[in-house]
Amino acid sequence: MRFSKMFIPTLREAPADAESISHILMLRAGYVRQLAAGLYIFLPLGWRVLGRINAILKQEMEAIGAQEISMPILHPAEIWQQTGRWDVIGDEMFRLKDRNDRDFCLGMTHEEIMTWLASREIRSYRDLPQVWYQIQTKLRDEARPKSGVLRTREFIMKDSYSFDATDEGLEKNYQLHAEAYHRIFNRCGLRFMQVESDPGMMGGGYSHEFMAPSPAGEDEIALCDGCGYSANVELALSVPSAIDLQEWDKEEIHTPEKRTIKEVSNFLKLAPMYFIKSILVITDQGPVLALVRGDQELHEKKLARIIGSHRPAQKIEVKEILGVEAGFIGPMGRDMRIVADNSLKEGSYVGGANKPHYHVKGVKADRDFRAEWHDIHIAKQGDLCTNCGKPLHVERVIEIGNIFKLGTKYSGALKAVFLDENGQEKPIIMGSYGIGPARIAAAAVEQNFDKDGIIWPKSIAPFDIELVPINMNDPKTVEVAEALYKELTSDGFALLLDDREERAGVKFKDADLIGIPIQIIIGEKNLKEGLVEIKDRKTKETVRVKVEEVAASLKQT
RNA sequence: CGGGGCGUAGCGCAGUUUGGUAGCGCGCACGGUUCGGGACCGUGAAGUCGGAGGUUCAAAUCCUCUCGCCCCGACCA
Repeated sequence: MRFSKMFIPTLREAPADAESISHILMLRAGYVRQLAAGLYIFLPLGWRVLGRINAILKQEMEAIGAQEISMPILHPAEIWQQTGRWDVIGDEMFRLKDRNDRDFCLGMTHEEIMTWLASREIRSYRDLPQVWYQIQTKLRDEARPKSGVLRTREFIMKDSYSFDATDEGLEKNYQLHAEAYHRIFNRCGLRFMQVESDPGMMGGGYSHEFMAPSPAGEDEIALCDGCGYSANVELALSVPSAIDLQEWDKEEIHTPEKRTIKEVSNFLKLAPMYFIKSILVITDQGPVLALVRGDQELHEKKLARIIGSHRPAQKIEVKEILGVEAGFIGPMGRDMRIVADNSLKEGSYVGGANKPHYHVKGVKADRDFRAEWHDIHIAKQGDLCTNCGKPLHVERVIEIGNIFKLGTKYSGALKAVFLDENGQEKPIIMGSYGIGPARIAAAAVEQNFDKDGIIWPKSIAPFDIELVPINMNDPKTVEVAEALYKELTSDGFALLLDDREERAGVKFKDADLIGIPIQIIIGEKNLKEGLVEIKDRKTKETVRVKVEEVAASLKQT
């Protein structure tokens, strides 16, 4: 392609409403434009990148036997009502009516529709397994679109769905997908890891996420260097750092106006880890008291898995229910449901005395209160691995893919059943597997850039090579540029030829910004010796090569 | 949905406090000089000051309402 004929609107300055690296660079380098919050236009360069990513996705999906199909984006409500998600999901689903007042929604994902298809067409175990996938637009009315192309309201997703007769079949397809995902992300040049995750709204039992480390990410994962344990902090288990267990005699202490752990800790000159943090939450079945160690944070999702959905109690409610104001509440002598973090089992602690301006030192589990014991704290840097006891570290990541074992959640609801060898009717066992191509692109930029611009991994760059003839008025320069363009194109490289009548500085700046991995610079002085420069975008290293040897030297790398 | 910030030319911004009828840089068009890291000189085009209403002789500026965008949080494959 010729630069002069291609629409590549580069920007010298970053638009004010871009914050994250990938957002700024993709805007500045002319890859995308924003239409509205969370809605992006992919310009020619951006679309080429997505095209290359999608080509890799297709190859690897086909390689594990997945078959590409295409599903509608507009879905009738009934199918979503049958699985219950029409009601469960809420504001995140775009809903609309047709001219006959029938309810529809825009697809946020395609479990329902894929399962509907299976329910109509699959009859026998002989029809199984099937793996269907598509690269299709999804729509979600995100509460807060952000970070450019990383979190949008409309986005393309590669989503595949496996249909099996047996759990072993599902396990196999799950593993095949995990392996394919490793190949895909490796080929896309990303640093990533696979972690255990929370299935969330997908339901079902078991899932993993693929995470690309980046400060721009929205998720955090806990990693163990010792045994390789890795999980989203949403469910990561951990052993809080050990403390010298205390066995204090029980003693009431006057703590005037000292309400928070921090205040009491400073007042008593005692580290926060020797305190019990008592948090009152409200569930449909009534109030529950949650206890964590003073240096920990309560993990609401972990708690929700034990007691169901809940919300924090308001200050007034604390007073009404517990009879004492927040800040001095404790578990002692409470006749209510108490869920406590495992770390409080041993030793004695300081907790609220259940009377204003007093705390109690020497509160001891089982003697002074009874609780259900669980891991309900947020795993944090420095906590220890529950497997091997080595320290965990916490890293910020971009979610680039996920795999779910759905089981029969959708097939059951939509009556997607088959007859097994014995003529018995059974629900199909399903899995679903997603990858966001735009997130791969954004993660690649977040992981590979410098002050001058993007540095694309070779596999997903919009072009393999950019030719930079410096002086378009020099006939020899143009001649060599055209010849190289022809030769390298026929060698199978994708070339961008910067044939604009621009000054050298402008071309260099744009080339670095756009981030094509190899630049070939064609200048008059070098040409006199029959040489051109091959420059590596990442290292900025330049080698001078004879014009005739350019093709050969590129094939080596 | 809660908190904060911002809407003035294609982009980045000043002007708003103290009302007087809109400006700078980049970009764009034309002419000239330049030509290996975003050149220089000259000329020029381009703005319902996000929108609506109000106050006033007069509103980008003051008041009310409204829309949009960004950030933090809540939420979330």
